[in-house]
Amino acid sequence: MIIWCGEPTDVRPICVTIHNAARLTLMESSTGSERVTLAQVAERAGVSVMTASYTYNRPNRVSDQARSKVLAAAAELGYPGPDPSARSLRRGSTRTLGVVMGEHLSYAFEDPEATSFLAGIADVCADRGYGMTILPITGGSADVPRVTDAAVDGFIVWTTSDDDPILAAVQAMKRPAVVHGGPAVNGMGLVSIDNRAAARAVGSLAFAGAQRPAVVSFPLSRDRTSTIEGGADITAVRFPVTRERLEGYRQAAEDTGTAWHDVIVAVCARNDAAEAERIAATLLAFDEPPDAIAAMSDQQAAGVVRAARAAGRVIPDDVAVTGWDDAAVARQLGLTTVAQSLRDQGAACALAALGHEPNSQTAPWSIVRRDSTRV
Amino acid sequence: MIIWCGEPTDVRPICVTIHNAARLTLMESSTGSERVTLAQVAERAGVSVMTASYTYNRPNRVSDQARSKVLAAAAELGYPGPDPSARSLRRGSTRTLGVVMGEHLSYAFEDPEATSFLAGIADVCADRGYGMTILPITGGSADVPRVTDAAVDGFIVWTTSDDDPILAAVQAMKRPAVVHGGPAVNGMGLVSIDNRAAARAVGSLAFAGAQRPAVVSFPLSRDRTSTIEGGADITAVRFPVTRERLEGYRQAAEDTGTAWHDVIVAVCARNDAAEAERIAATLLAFDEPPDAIAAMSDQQAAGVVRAARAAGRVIPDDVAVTGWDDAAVARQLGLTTVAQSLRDQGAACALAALGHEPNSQTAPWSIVRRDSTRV
DNA sequence: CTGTTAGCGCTTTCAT
DNA sequence: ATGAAAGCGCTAACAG
Repeated sequence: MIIWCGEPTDVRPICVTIHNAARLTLMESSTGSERVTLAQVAERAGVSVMTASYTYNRPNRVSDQARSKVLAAAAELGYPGPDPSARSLRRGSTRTLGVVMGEHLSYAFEDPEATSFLAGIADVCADRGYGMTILPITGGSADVPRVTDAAVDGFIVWTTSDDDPILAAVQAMKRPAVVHGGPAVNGMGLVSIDNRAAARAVGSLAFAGAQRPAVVSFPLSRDRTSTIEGGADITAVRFPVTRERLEGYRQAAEDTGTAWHDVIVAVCARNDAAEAERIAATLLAFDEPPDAIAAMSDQQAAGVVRAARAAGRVIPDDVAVTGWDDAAVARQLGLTTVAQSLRDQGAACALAALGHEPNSQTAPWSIVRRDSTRV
Repeated sequence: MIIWCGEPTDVRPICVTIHNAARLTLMESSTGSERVTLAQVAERAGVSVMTASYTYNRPNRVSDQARSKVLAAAAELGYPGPDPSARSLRRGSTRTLGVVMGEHLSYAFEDPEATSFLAGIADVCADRGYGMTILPITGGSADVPRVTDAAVDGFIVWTTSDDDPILAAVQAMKRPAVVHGGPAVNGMGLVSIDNRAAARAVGSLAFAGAQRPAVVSFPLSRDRTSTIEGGADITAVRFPVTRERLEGYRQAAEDTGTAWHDVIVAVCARNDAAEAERIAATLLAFDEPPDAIAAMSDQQAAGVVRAARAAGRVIPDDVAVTGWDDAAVARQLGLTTVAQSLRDQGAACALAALGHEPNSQTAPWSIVRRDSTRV
């Protein structure tokens, strides 16, 4: 019964044996009886439909006797309780919030900051007895109908590009809606930190004493092209959060005496340590390699740190590195970074989406200064 | 504008400055007009309600002329499209799957394996045009109504205890339902690996050549008591996945000549590296410390590794360590572990919950043998 | 405390 | 290609 194969060599998987083939078992079909209605329960209990309804919705408005008759009838009939769809229609409310999580499907669940954000929404939903519906977005044309068909009382949209068609679809639903990060959309709330100010602040630490500052950036547009260039046309950037951060880095660079077009901007297609490591390795192999790299996430910064170590550089002396978010990895690596609570921002979005008046909120941020910068 | 404070000392945060107080801005109230209905659109377009309905549902059954009249009227009136709740009621389907994510609220979003599982569900939902509703569970009495009120076509339940009241609530909904991991519930599907066999297999590696094997375990019951004891009353364990794994470890211990009551079982309240590290440190400080520790997750195993290093032990010579899940951290640390695809299992659950006949499936697993075990 | 009436907004018949 | 009728299952509003 001992199962293994191959020989140990290094820390990578040496061999994986599929031990158990997937196996399918059909079970008995679910109780195929027709859907039981409240009217049937009422009839069986010998009361009116309203008495049955009150039994579920306002139990104290009903006599003990009537209530137990209704409950008994419901049990006999196997009544699953009032149908949620019918209830939603009648009440005009679904007690559910919709969350649109960005243009790539698995993004919501792969990015630790995105999951913190979701946890913040879940906190509020659990507290208020709401469900939360994740609207999986793929970037395809089926995304809009998915938003349109969602039976929710309000929407929360994870940061996206100015030109994302999902925004118009959400807006057209005429329900309370909040965007996290950006863009600002007429009639929707906006919950965000001041990305420009935060980028300027952390960039000032990253670029202090540096001759050749660089930025490792999120994508500039929805096509997610990966590029390396001196400067970047900031006004053409379609993701407002990225645009604001680049603007902040630009100011920080100019504050420390470097013109923006001399700042190397390395654009990654995804927020991913591995890609950041590759692109940072490329930068560090230049004849005149950067001596300061400001990344847009701690994940990216972790990749940069690995690339720097692999290239034999000392942090921060040879190259300063900064991250963003103050994730666990930032603490582990001693990264100077921007701290913000995505969880709190998720909660703020949920509260705003629950209210009838969409509201906007500027969230707090701070700089956490550690050992990865010269100052 | 440069924001920081304090002085760098080590890799932990030295100071966090709240730069920006949270600020609230109320925006203009959303277009307060009454909800526009399909009937109003039809009237304005000068057609019947059905023509308007067909325009949205079967566009080819409607003449171009009628369709454009309807669309024009809808635009003028600001009609958001057919109301999802009304549609669900009439159609008898919500095109949404409900996911019950365990008794602790943030669990779903903090555990990387849980998020993989969710990503697998999201894959299927996106593909089939379904939404997914997360039902946040707190462990309180409000959980059952939340399940009861969920407007979903089917349920997926993340592994829980035999006595979790949520199971009866889901069962009572009489919709297709699948449990991941366990327990097996009459009328619901079950998607799981053979935890007992996998535990026996990985336990055989962990305990090979060991004199004093130990297990770092998930909680045994919903009260999540943290304990350390020789052996454990396996039959009393309320979480079937944990029970099966303990049973497998018991077999592995007996296979290598150790009686179960001589196996130290350290029960953690949560699946958490920090708690595992603390409890492992306690174990390793014993007069006769364990020389093999099998954990129930890679997270826990990572904590064990840290504790072992802190205690100056060499892995695997002084103490062998195994994990579970083959997460990224297992590769980093060179952990022998059980590999399974939570993502695939999530997808399997979603497919089962979409079908009318609940089905069960035994998922594949394998052992990944690395350097943390003696064999 | 209980019941009657009305209708939430939509789409499935079935006719024309 | 279009329309009339019927009703999905429930609950707000109002009697009694």
